[in-house]
Amino acid sequence: MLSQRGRYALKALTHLARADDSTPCQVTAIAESEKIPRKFLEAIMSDLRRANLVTSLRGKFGGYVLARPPEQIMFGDIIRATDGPLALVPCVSKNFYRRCDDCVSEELCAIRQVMASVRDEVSAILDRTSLAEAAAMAGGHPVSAE
Amino acid sequence: MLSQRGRYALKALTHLARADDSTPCQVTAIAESEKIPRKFLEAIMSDLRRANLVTSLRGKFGGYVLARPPEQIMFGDIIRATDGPLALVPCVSKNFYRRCDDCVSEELCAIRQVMASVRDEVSAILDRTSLAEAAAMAGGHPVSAE
DNA sequence: TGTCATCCTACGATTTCACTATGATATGGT
DNA sequence: ACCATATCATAGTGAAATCGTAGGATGACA
Repeated sequence: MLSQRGRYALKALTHLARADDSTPCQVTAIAESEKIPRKFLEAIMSDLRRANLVTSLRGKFGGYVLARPPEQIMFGDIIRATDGPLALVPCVSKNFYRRCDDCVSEELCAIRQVMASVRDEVSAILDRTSLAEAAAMAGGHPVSAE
Repeated sequence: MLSQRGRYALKALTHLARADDSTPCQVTAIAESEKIPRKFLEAIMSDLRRANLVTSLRGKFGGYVLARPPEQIMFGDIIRATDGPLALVPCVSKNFYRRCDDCVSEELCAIRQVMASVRDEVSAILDRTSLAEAAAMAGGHPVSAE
């Protein structure tokens, strides 16, 4: 399961993807609109900036903008930045590989082989689905009476 | 990521699937062979029994046996018993469904739609891969000098 | 200079994780 | 009956992660 942090990050970033990118979005606005605790979201946005998914503008009229066009920001990138590996076991992770310290032979491990195919399928979706597609999905908030 | 508990459970159960099912396997033997802390494995096996994945025999010469033929025990069953939902968000879980309390519309949620397809792919693998297949995979321990 | 945004450090409460300890209970052999 | 040896049940422990909150420093703009 994703952490709350990860879910909030996805919501905030799809919010940014839907927003007009000429002016930055402010944390307070995103927090209210997406029902995310403001201070918590502040910390999350800082993480996303450090992961180069958004850029920030400080000072009055500051806020956040996507670091790249939404077509180039994948769900996989976001989840890795907030929750770490997509893989179910570290020894099949491409980005966070770590050997299982109790595993005799990686090549022969039956569990590993199954988990590797799971990882491939998950990555096939999450690394090919961008914020642009999510933004286009008519989701977000049903704009009241419009 | 799976918990250590979940990884140990998978290892222990593939061990059982490979073993001769006429006599039960004892926790101590599994623990040594699979490099799992004995007391911890004891607790895990109790969980697996409560989840009806294994049956136990008490007393001397007791131990554990698979509750069903290995063809009928799926990776998905095991992971759900130890780690909970396969899904990345609770609102797309089939077995552990829970509404996202901050979600306006489930049907329109873009994130949910993506996560639902991930869940389907993961389940397609883990709920169709049985212990029998894992046991057949020539993994386990390379039997020394044979 | 004042306002209002991000940024940063630190803290706290709660929960989960990975085990461990202790003893009860069941079974079979002698 | 007794002992060895297995599972079973409950509880506890130390470390880490999770989900936030508090308070203030820093930067940008009018």
